[in-house]
Amino acid sequence: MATSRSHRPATRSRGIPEATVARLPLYLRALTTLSERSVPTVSSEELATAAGVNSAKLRKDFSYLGSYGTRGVGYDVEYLVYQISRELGLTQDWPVVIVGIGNLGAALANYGGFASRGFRVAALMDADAALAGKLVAGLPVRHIDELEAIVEDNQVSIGVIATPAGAAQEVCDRLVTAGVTSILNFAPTVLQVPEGVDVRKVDLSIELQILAFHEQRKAGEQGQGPDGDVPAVMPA
Amino acid sequence: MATSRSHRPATRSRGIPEATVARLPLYLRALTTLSERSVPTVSSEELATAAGVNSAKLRKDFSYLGSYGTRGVGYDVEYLVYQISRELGLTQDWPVVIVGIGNLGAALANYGGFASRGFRVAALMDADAALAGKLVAGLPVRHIDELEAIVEDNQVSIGVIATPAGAAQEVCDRLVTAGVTSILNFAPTVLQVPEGVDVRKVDLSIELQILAFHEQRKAGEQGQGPDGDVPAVMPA
DNA sequence: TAGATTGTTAATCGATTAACAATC
DNA sequence: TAGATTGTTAATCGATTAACAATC
Repeated sequence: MATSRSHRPATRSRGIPEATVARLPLYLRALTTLSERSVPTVSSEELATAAGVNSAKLRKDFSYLGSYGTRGVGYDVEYLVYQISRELGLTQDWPVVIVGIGNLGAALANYGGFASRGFRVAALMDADAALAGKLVAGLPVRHIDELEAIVEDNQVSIGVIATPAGAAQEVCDRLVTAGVTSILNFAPTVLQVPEGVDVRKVDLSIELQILAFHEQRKAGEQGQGPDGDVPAVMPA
Repeated sequence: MATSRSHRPATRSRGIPEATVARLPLYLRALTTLSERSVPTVSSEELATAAGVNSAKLRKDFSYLGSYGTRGVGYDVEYLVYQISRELGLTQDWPVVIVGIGNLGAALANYGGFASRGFRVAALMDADAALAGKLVAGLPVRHIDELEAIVEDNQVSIGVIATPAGAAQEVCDRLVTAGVTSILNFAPTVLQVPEGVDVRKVDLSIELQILAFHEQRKAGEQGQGPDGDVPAVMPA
């Protein structure tokens, strides 16, 4: 949701809208499931249902990639998997580092979805020296002192921050200085980054708060009703 | 991002746009930080910077809530904290259950952001009987068999699913049947839910794929350049 | 009063959707 | 050929932004 993409007129690298880019992984997942079931072709209607969108939107999205379907028939599953993967850049190898190996960092390290999609965990790092050498998801945790060397040696361009909020900005700065240009941030902080660096944020608390907002509305509908609108008084 | 809100014309429960609702937690976090520093008032410009948005957007967002600022002065921090909390429904208690206590579930249970905002973890549940009784974040893990009883006894309306993809839909069905009407889903699956149930999805793999897309563009800009456009041939 | 800053307007932009001509 | 389904158009809708009048 919060992506800083200041290096470009945004939303149309090569003409593909951000909203479309954000849905390509959904299509890809649905297609991968079909592929595993050896389904040869799929219609926009079927695929849209599987991905949880409507078919008009899906066809519009695909139209930005090219004309990969066949009228009257649908889309070739394997061909589309390849085209979307290529478009997303998943046909190449992306070494990532995960910084902060608490429960969350460990969960990320163990997450199967990483490896299966061209993302390779190059290293796990933590500031806690006591953790160094410990195996997590089969990889030894390394001390944060090694950050710069690891990023450079492995040509890491994507960093995942799973540290406490207080450490996030410093880790971010070090990653960026070492050459990382994309950051996935799980710490509940707004990160400041220079131009050309992308930050995406995953915030558990924010998602819950949005749910609470809607939940509150549901309760209001059924029973007690909203308790008045804007108060007329101002703060003291 | 993927929310099904079929019980309403969406995007304007009481007139507040979805995009605005999604930003209220950001403002709230920035305001909480200011509050802790005992800052009495803040301008839209300062607060916007802290939240990572521009000030025009912030003022527009706040205008949906009411006129809580003072021209020439700014916003009273405490007052605004209260108003946004109230709007989001955080002035009440929200019991939540977390289902699936692997690394991710444990990370969620330990996440401080929950408790601090009216969210109370009513129970941790897992299908693995061997885990039952084990303490995680000070709470005993309970067996999934108890799901219905726990949801009913605690009046839980928000459920968090941190199970493997294969188990997610069944857990979701059971939660919904037991009375849960909002679900935060960490499993990489599209959940089917009846009308009136909200689902929000957090997907680690999707966020990484979006980063990879932009990362690929950056590489293309500097060096090798995009390798031709839409191919002229169709699948075999 | 003069300076500062909000709240709102209006223009612009991007995303969604229905409908259907093109075409397999 | 007849039926099915894509790819695209055009209308609509929602979100963003700059600018500024209102007003503290």
